Amino acid sequence: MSAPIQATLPDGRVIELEPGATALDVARAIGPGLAKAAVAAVVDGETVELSRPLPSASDVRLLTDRDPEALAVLRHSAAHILATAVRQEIPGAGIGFGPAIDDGFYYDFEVPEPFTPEQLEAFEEGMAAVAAEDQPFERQVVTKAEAEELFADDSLKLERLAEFSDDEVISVYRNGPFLDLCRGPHVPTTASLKHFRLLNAAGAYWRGDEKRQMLQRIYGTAFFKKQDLDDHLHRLEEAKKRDHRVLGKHLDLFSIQEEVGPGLVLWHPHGGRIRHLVEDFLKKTLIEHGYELVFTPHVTNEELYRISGHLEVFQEGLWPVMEDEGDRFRMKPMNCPHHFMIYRSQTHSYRDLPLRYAELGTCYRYERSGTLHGMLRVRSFTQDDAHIFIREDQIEEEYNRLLDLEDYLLKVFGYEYRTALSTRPEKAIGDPAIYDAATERLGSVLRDRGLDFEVDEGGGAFYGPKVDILVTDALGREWQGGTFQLDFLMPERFGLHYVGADNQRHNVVVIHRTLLGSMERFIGGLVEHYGGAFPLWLAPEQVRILPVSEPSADEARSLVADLKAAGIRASLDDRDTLGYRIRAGETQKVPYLGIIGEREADTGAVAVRKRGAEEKQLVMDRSAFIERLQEEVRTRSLI
RNA sequence: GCCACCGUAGCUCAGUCGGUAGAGCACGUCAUUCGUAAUGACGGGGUCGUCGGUUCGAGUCCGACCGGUGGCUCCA
Repeated sequence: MSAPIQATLPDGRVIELEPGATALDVARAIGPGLAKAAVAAVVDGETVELSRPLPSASDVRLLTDRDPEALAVLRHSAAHILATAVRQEIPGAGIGFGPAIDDGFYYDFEVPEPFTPEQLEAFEEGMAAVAAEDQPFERQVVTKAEAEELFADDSLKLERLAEFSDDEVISVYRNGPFLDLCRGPHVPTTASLKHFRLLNAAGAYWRGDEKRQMLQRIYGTAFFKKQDLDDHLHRLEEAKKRDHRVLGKHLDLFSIQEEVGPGLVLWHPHGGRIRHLVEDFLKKTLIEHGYELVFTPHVTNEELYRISGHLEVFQEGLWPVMEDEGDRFRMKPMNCPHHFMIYRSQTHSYRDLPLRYAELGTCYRYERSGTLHGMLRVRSFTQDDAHIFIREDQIEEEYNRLLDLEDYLLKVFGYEYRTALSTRPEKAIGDPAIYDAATERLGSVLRDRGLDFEVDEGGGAFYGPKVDILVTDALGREWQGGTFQLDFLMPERFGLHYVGADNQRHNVVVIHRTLLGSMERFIGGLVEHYGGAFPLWLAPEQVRILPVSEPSADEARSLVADLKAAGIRASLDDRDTLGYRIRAGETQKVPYLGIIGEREADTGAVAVRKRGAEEKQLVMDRSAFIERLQEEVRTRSLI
């Protein structure tokens, strides 16, 4: 008999067990409650199922339904259970991959006919039946040859198997009738799956390659607790209500019409008002931060994009050529070459740098039709763009300025955010060593600021590394915010120099940066972030005054005039009944409704209803009301 | 671009078995002058996405195209 094995718990306790003991035995040794609650374990940093025998000495942490890692295990098992159910309905269904993802799981199937909603319901019932059977998940390690035999009828699995080397550990998992090539781990039995929902089906290329066959993917989600599933489904409902396309129509902010063209946005007066307010605020802020505002044309000789390299790399994304007497023109896909040409129009001293050229530049990209999405993905958009020309020794300071500015802007709009650093992609051009050194310098800036950033390997632009800002909205969803891209390459291609203290020409370094992204995407995002209830400073209509009846109409009109004179966007609603108008004001999310009846008319007061406020109504002096509004606008209050 | 689904009044949607188009909201007119989330009556409004086919007859069945939605792919 060999020596006992030792398991070290997170609190440092060491538990001794018989050889061959499993993580489940560790749980049992701690207590029957834990043995029941445990769904998986982390052994020496690797997540494994409870039934896996432990090595002779290891660190063991047991996972219960409270651990996020356990949720991923459950969802992965849910994918297998889905495949089990699908195979019962459609025995010949080919199986692709079925991983856990952020909010749930999916499984890809190769079937002759796409799935119908009725089939999804049948699969859901099938999954419940599989769960009820309490089938254990059994892991088995096999050789490549054995695996090839087991999956002889599964061409997709065979293709995946072919990529394994002969000495790699290949594991398969079985539950009831279903066998899958799988790294694991899984929950102990199918009975762990209690609260789940299949959400939708969609096509997905095999291995994400558009040249390969299209599989049918089923998305679903699963939770340990019913409450969590309900909350998740409720969040999905909430997101639907906040959809900027729905609210954009309801609040009459913008439209996209077939007659105009796909991905081309018409800004209606109220949407346009919001955009003007954002742009005015942004431009004022940029000027305060040392930017120069420039303008450049929407159409340009494509030669500029040949020099920049975009013509080659993003050919597919450009609108077609307009010919003019042998010259070829394009709608501009980005603003950088223009800003470069402005820089190049004169000689610059090292003392002039940094130079910051900013433009709300309208660009045109021929996005593939299937990718268009409301205002968030369009074919014509206005970029909050700037190109900052610096010396190489100014990189750190300028990145710190950018991070400060972005922090300020995002707080004004009420966004949380996190930071990411993107490194060299395969399609990068230029010297890899320079690219990597620059990446390291950006990493240092982030570390020195104490930012907890993540690294997006290979996510950089073809000309340089970048720092990305990922904003989190009111529903906890992430959006692309700012991006600050470092570029040594294009300045060289465009011959951008400065004259140094040594009276020699030096290559300038460029930062391509956007703080808010495009106006379309940013404001579309704002609509969802605020759920259409814009803070006062951004609200297209800030105050609506409602006279109770005819005798108080004159008083109401004079208040509207006073509000307008004070710079407040106010209007009068003297249509139908008071109840009708209050309802209209609320559903149109007007921040303040001011009601004037004979009581208020006599005393120079106004009865104020603030959107969403606890106290339904506050009677106040009209001048106090105006001052309060002005203060709220001045501070850009988010409440 | 690819797979699936969808397209009926300004908006949200109903429309059975193929028989000639409907509701609510919005809008207009009239009445009502109202005190905190929908006053009532009446009225106007449609080439049923477009084109073609099947049929005595197409919103309905078939095909192509356009657009949208969910994904995949892409994202300077």
